[in-house]
Amino acid sequence: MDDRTPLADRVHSAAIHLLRRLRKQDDTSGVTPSRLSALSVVVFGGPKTIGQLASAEQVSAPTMTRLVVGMQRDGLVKRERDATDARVIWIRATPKGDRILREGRRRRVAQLARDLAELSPAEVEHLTHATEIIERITGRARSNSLGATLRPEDAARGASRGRARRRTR
Amino acid sequence: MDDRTPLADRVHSAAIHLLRRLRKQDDTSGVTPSRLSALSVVVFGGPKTIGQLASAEQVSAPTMTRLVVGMQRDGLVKRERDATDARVIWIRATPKGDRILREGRRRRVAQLARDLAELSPAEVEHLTHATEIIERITGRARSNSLGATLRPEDAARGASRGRARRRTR
DNA sequence: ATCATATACTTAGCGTAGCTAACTAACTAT
DNA sequence: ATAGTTAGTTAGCTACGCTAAGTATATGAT
Repeated sequence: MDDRTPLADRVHSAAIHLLRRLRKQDDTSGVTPSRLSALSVVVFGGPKTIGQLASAEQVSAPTMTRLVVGMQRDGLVKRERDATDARVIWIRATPKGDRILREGRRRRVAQLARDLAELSPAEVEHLTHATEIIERITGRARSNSLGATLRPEDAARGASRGRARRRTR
Repeated sequence: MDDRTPLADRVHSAAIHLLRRLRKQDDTSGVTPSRLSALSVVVFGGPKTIGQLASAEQVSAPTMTRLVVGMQRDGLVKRERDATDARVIWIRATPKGDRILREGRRRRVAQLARDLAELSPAEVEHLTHATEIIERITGRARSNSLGATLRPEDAARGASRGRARRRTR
């Protein structure tokens, strides 16, 4: 088989630049990417324990404890003790958390939707197929979409809270 | 025009999952994503000043100063004073820095290349076109590919990184 | 030549985010 | 009861992002 490295390189690069572009829509919520990502898990997946969240987000338990503390302080989630096991704590999104997450997601995807609006039907076709290919490769069956989302990876950079971020150029 | 939000959502999600998958190949180098990204700028673009690097990476000057300190400590780059302007400092990749970056990039993209090797010619076609569309949207003209690369964005393990911010005047 | 301003970078200090190690509390099993 | 396991927290370290302020050098006007 022939070498697909050059294509892989372009796909890789395209994915990175695409996400950087979209990420610029995010900063307005005032919630950091890590918190948004964890929040999305409970908004789309329902209440979760700290351990489940840590596992879903692939971070350590102490890290998730701290993320939850921050989200709770900001009123995005609330803790609920389990009825039968006093060790476990359920994290549930508050209406505010739900709203903030959905709005941020809409804002983020809206930019891309605008970009895509300019495409011809044939281009939409190509992009749709390509997306299916990538979904197949990553083993996703049309997941929740944002659920997994905002990991910094691009992680983007971290975060400072509160103040509005400035944009470039 | 019809609403492209559903497609945008899928493309967004696909890009995120794709990068998370690729990122898992990275952890071996021992270099953080932010440093790798900055390193890629000097490896592929030649010597740069701190200011140019900060601008290229969309981080503040102090942040870049610290990233450079870390890379220098690890032997990935070296500082060189400018011949005509004593204020500027040129950052150049060392052979070690060059090697580490290229190896990491190869390793990262190799995973995707293997995935793509299974595709049919028609699928490669679709993916190629889709990639061109994304490149057009993000305003890239087949850039160096990695140059911009490893921005955390998703940041998976390891560290999360940053976001686009502007420098002070 | 002097002085004010601008530029390039560094230092200092703050908040967030990741980790491991070690701790408390509570459940389970013997 | 006692030992072991599990859920979560606390403590301490590194790294990354920022702004504000400081130092050194360059430049332009007087």
